[in-house]
Amino acid sequence: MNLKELSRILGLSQTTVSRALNGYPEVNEATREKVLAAAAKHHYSPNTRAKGLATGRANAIGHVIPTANRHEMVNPIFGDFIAGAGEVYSQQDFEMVLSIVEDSKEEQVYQNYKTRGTVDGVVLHGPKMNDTRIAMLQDIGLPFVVHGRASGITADYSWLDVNNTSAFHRATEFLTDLGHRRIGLINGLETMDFAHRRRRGYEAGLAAIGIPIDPSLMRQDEMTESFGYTSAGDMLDMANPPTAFLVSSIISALGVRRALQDRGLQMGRDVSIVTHDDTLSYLANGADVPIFTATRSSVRDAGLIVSQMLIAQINGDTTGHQHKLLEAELMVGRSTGPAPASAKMA
Amino acid sequence: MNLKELSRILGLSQTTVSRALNGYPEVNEATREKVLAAAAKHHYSPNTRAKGLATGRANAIGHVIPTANRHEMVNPIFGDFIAGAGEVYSQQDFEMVLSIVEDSKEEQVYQNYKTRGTVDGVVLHGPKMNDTRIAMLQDIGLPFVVHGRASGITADYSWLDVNNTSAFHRATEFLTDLGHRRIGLINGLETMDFAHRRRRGYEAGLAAIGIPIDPSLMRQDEMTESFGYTSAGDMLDMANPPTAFLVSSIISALGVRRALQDRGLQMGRDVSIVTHDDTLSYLANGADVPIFTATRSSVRDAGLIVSQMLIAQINGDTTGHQHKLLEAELMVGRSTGPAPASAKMA
DNA sequence: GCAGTTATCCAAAGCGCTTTGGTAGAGGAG
DNA sequence: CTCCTCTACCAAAGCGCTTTGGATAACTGC
Repeated sequence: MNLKELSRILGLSQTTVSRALNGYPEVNEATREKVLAAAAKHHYSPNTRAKGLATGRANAIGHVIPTANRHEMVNPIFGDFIAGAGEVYSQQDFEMVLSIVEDSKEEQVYQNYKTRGTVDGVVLHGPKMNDTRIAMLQDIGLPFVVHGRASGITADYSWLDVNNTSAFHRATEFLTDLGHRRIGLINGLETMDFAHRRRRGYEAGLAAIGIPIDPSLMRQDEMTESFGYTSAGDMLDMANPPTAFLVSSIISALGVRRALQDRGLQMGRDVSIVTHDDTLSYLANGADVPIFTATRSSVRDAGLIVSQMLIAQINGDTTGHQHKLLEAELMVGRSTGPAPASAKMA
Repeated sequence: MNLKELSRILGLSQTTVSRALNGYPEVNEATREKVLAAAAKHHYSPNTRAKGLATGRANAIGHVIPTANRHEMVNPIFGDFIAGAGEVYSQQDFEMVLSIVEDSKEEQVYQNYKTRGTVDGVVLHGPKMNDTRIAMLQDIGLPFVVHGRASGITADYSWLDVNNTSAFHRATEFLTDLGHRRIGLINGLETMDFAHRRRRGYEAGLAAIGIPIDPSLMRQDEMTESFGYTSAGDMLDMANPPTAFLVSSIISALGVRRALQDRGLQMGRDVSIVTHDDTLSYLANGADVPIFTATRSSVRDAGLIVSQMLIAQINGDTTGHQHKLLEAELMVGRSTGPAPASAKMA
């Protein structure tokens, strides 16, 4: 069933039928109803490609997921992000197109998006420091919103970010208030902007009470469970081990917990853990009382908001660039407690 | 830059340029090279929608992700699945379109895919027993491949599945060989086909050595960490607790481990755990020696194969339906050991 | 009763591509 | 030299939609 057939059945021109379906005023209400009824009856829905060709719009939004080049990993927060975005898209009748692509080919994908008209805009994921993709997208002329920010980029652009610096500053402060003086940082790759900011927050928190920064207490890598396990293990086996860990992902925090367990250490008593919690649906941080003390921010909500920002931009409902900074909540759970006396004396 | 401009620049007709680019034989090799060079130089890439309109193909494949109606969860295995599929798509120049949608609207999405011509085919995720979507897709006439199978459906269709029954049968046998007699099953929702099959495997394993089935040792739900935690905890607090658990997901297994830890029980000594491991990239089951003894099967590989099957089907490279059954490997890790003597006597 | 609105509708062009149905010219066969 | 066959190209139709630029008829006010 296409427009032609439908209009023949109705005995109307394609023009009128098209206008009736798209809510234009120059069509009689009675005929509009007839048209809508017929469309529903025959399961008519306009061909996306033809509509796109005629209007010059794709009604689609692209997400380019760079596979971490070393291993083919898809960031687990991504699932929840697109769950949020997907809800908005289905309401607004946008399609979500996903390109999983190795870093080196990312530019090509954006270029193709533009010249082939595949999408009307893109969400930029995982911004790095001085991220070159931002200038590239501006160059190409493809509307975009960044999930995160890119330190070092002076140009203005739309973004939504969590206040990572203040969150980790606050978390560090929380631990030092409990008497912890040696705090391990288990961070994401610090080429990633969010990880860089978290480290700055951590360092600022230490500096605030005059604790020198000890590079041997800082690790960064892809935030897997096993990264949390091995890096926490390494630090715990040092001569002067940390009494607390600040972890960038609940997944790595699970690994840290395992490292404690292996050594017969009790979480929250012998060693404290504070983690960032993206509120992943399958890894809820406990029910009422959080398992981990955490800086919490919903990545699902981020997906929701980012997609709305982007659609507004595409529709021209907005002027200039939009910025949104979300604050992470500090949730006190059962993974933190006062620094052990033995450690304090040391 | 479009075909018209490009052909004007080259002083050729659109026909010839189009043919040159698409590798048709009726064009001189010398001119073909000129065309290719010019296309590269001007970053020409054909408009997807126009091409689609002309050819009647979308060069796109749809993935409908039903959000578990109760909570807005996106199955965490999904990320790795699409990582595999995405690799194939980018090689074959297909687009991946994703629709996140609540169960009740799923039919509408497929119908729209068809009438709007959004995609050439779909991957069906998370098949349930007697899944009605299969008949629906056949009805609509949209090519599809199922990731999993649907018990109770007699019609033939293409699928790729893991041999869940034999995997869990084997895992159960492994535990009974170790002397375990009370084995808790922490399963996914048994409306899901895979969970149903796993239970059958578990039951067959018990039946094989004459152990009666005890419904109080079986739980099913969305496979979150906290589900593993609470259901394992419940069973451990019973008068006659299990000495081993068979778990359907490594995420829930993490919860089970936490439940053991809370009770001062040591995994692999006091209580054994066998889990299914989808080899999620961010939750690797240990490095060399697996943390959990597991039935292992890569969901990333599944994504790779399913997408290839579907593309072959769309391209007409295949006749009839394709089926592929993968066997899960049993990896022995550190989470299993002989049933404790005390339990044996009980 | 007549020019000027207004409310409804329509024919046809155009979006950028592929493909059908050609044509012109070079080369080969007789 | 003529006829035929290829080779290499092209003009134009068509994919299914939106939108421009009317057209027609009913209605208005004087």
